[in-house]
Amino acid sequence: MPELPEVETVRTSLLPHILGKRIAKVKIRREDVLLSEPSRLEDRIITGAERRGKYLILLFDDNSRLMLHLRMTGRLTYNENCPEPEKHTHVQLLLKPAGCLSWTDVRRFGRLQQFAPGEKLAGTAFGGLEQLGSEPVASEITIEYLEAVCKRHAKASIKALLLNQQVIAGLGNIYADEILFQAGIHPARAAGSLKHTELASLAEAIPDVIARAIKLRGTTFRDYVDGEMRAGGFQKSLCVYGRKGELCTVCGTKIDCMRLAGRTTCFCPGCQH
DNA sequence: AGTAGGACCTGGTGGC
DNA sequence: TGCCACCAGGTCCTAC
Repeated sequence: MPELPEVETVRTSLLPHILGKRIAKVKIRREDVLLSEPSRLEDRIITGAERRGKYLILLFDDNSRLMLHLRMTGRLTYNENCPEPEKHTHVQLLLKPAGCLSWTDVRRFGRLQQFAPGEKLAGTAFGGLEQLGSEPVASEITIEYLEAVCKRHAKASIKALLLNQQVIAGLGNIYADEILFQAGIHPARAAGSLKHTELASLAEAIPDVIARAIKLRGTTFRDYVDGEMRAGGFQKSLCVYGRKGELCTVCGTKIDCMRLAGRTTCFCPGCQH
């Protein structure tokens, strides 16, 4: 499941392969994943790749932008030669002088959309983009910021708050669980009930978990690979996610799971209160 | 306004 | 062996 560390890894792994290259041809196999006119991409030169939350943004020479969201099973991968499309490859961008970007997505939740220079980054798949919350870095996730958002969403569970992209951009189910474990906070706690010391733990855990995950090039639990088809490494560092019934590495208690905010939520009953 | 839950989508898995 | 129900989850939409 691509969350911020995975999207960031895709970005950095693709950049050296695609920077300065021209899109020679756009091959569409499923039209519903590309929300803008394919012909507008042709002849554009890729001048950069940025990330905001879980969104990947390719920049072009005419100042237009291609927004991509991998959702659950989306992949953007680079090949030196243009490979035969896989079963779920929906879009391919043939590059000049060489190479090919392939968009592959089994569940077809992911979307791509090109925005004209200066055009608002809004639309059916990207409506929430301009309302995204803070990036999970230490400079933005302060105790004061968390205090304010927990007050505004006092009744929501802290797990639901972490998954809210308008509060913190880029966290998903895996990292929300890992962050709450590291902070020692039970996922079902109401956000408004957190004490100052707990908010301090959270403010420390959020940037720390994300930074460690980026360093290990993300988490490959099922499908995820980066732009060069490489798996991530953070799955070896997971403490609670996907470890139901296993023993906590800190206290030895059995890891438990519950349904929260519509998501499977794993936690250690011994460490998280 | 804030919160919760369903819809979207397909492949893998487990039960019978 | 085959069939089917169920689960995975990011985001949008709707209802309360």
